[in-house]
Amino acid sequence: MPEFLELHSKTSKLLRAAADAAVQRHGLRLGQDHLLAALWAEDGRTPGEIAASVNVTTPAVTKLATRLAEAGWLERRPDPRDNRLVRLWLTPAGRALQKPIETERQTLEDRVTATLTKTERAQLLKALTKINQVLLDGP
Amino acid sequence: MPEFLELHSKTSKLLRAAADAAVQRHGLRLGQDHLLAALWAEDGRTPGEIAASVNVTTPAVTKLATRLAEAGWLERRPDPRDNRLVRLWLTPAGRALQKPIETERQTLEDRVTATLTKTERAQLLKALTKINQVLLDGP
DNA sequence: TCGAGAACGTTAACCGGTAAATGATCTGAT
DNA sequence: ATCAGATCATTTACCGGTTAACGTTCTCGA
Repeated sequence: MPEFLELHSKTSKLLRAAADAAVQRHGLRLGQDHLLAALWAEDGRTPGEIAASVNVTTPAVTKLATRLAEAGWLERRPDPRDNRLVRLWLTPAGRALQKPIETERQTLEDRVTATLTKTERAQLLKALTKINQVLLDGP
Repeated sequence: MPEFLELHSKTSKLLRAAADAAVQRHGLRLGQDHLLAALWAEDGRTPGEIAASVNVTTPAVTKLATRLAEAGWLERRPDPRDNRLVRLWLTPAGRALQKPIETERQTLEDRVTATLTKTERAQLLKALTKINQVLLDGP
């Protein structure tokens, strides 16, 4: 397997495991924090809007929403004007998770980039941005 | 979300989608190619051995193996000495996939790193390696 | 020799993700 | 005013991954 792809996927896996562990300390599972983050940024959006903002399909959001609702972190409420729409609202408990989770993620970010110099870190971000761009531009 | 984690996970997603598309052109699904790659490197190993070499759990391998066997790319054969063991062997069809899939992956690697200079590419690999190491060393 | 414990692969239940099918509601042209 | 088509969220069925439970087979000490 090519060098970069191999290394990147290995890193992904480790990063995913680390993020999962961090988030589980607060009763969340990986992926759920992304949905919550979208709601911390802006409450009361529809599953479709949130899916688009998180780059995930709508069914993924509705399933996560169901679990987060069961856990008491958000609630579904119908849109008053358009009955097709559902709007997701944080509960106080869901809102209270913001700081701990953000701290957790920042700690992880700091830990994994700790052995990089400022320059290395900047170069890494630049390179990943370039790669991202190539992929977004399509084949 | 912190800068690097955000960027890395976005890249992962795009890379995953691109790799999936590439591999699907040959009738495979993402993940199956890793198992096959392990077999191209060395045939006749057990699910447990392969799982360890690919950094995946054993059940993941047995499920993949079932699907790949149904598709005719590998077969399960019992170990002649130890009846607890199963050994996975490539069929000619499975072996024939090696070159096309490897070409596909190399093409993707070349494409995504095309906009990087040699130096940038080397720095990227170095940085990712460092991050990998931090994660392997554990919390 | 034989039986308890270790070492296997598999199965089951779950999770996050996807695509495709479903069903309800809105919209706009006629 | 109506109805065909668009637009939603949800359900279903699948996939790769995980952990935990299960059943079979070896191994090795008493």
